[in-house]
Amino acid sequence: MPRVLSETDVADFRERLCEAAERLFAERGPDAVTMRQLAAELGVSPMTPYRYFEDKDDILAAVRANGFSRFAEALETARASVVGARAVGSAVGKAYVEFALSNPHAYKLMFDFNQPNTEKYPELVAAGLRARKTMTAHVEDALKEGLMEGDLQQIGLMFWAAVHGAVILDLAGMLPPGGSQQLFQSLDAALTRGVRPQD
Amino acid sequence: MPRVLSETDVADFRERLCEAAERLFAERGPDAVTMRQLAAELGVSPMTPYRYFEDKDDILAAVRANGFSRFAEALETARASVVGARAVGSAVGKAYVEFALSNPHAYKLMFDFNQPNTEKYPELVAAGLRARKTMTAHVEDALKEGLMEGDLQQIGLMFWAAVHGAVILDLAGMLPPGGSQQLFQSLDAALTRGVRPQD
DNA sequence: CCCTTATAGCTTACGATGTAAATTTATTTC
DNA sequence: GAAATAAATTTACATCGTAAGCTATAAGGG
Repeated sequence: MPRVLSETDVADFRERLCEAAERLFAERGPDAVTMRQLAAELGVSPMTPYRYFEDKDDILAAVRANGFSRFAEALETARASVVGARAVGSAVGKAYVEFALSNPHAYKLMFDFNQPNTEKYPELVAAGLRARKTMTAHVEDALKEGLMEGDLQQIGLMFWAAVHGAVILDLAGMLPPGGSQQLFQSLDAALTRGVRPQD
Repeated sequence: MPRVLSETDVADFRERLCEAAERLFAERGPDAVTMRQLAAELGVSPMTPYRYFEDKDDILAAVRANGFSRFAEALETARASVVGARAVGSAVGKAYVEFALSNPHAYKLMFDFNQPNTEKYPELVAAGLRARKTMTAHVEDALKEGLMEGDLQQIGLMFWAAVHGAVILDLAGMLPPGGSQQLFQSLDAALTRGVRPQD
């Protein structure tokens, strides 16, 4: 027990704990994510995490923020992998769905609306905004390229709502498994046609 | 304590308990919905509900099924209020959003993907299907009227994903409050244009 | 070098929750 | 009325998040 925790010590512990939480979420479901289990995973007593986090909600907020960061990275990678607003839109949407389907627990936690006062966790808000920005940046390009017509924010929200809706139906088991990939393709095609400049 | 509970006694108790649960959800949030609180609302001891429900999940499933029924009714009313596939689509979508915004707790519970094995509760599944059917029935009409072109199921899912996505963004506080109404209008217009027969 | 002091971590303890098990109460049947 | 039985209550327990107090270590001052 070193007398003082350096900042990297703190950051280290927080990171290890978040990893443990993500592991428990993924492998044993949300109910397995208890303070006692988390502590056990780190080989530490149940109260120790309280030195590094305010409370359990604080831990979950950190996990969610982590999720949004990885999410944003996945989207940014997709965005950089192709050229042309149309292709970027499809690629980002595809990456979106892929992330959600291969990290269902993370995705569910990230967008769980039963989670408390998001406003209390600025890191979480920032990570969310970063993901959102990438997700809709291509709309701006599409508008510039004359592929779309209308309000930037509104069109961005339309695409976001569409992917998110498709993914959620999938995760809720209301589609043939993995069907959100195809559903998104249909939505993307229809929306893109729907917001084309009048002809 | 009559020796034997008639079926209407049972149905009655179940209904009163569901009402209490909905009230608690709406007025004091999900955390207030505990077995002890529910029992107190009915003026009964904490274990009594177990004579009428398997466990708490069973109660929540009943509340969700109730929600879907009221939801389906709202949609069916909207569907019957206008004529023409296009108008029906808009009206049903509008009713959808209105229901979600004026019953946010019910809506959140109904579509909460952290809720357990939906398959165990056939009533719930049936109520959900009824809502879904109304929601997408107008697509069939639109196809017949030649307003749309494509796969019935797929187009139905597209509209469903779109409304649901819009509503969820709203309930999660990611839109100007009530913005899902306008967002849905944009989505509806764009999707309708997007699935029009080629011209 | 030892003693004080601050602190990271641990132990214990409490109130709340869902619910199993035992117990009481009230009605029906003989 | 007495016995039987089903409804309801009471009691009890494991588990949860976490408050409070305690222990043991490392840093700093004489």
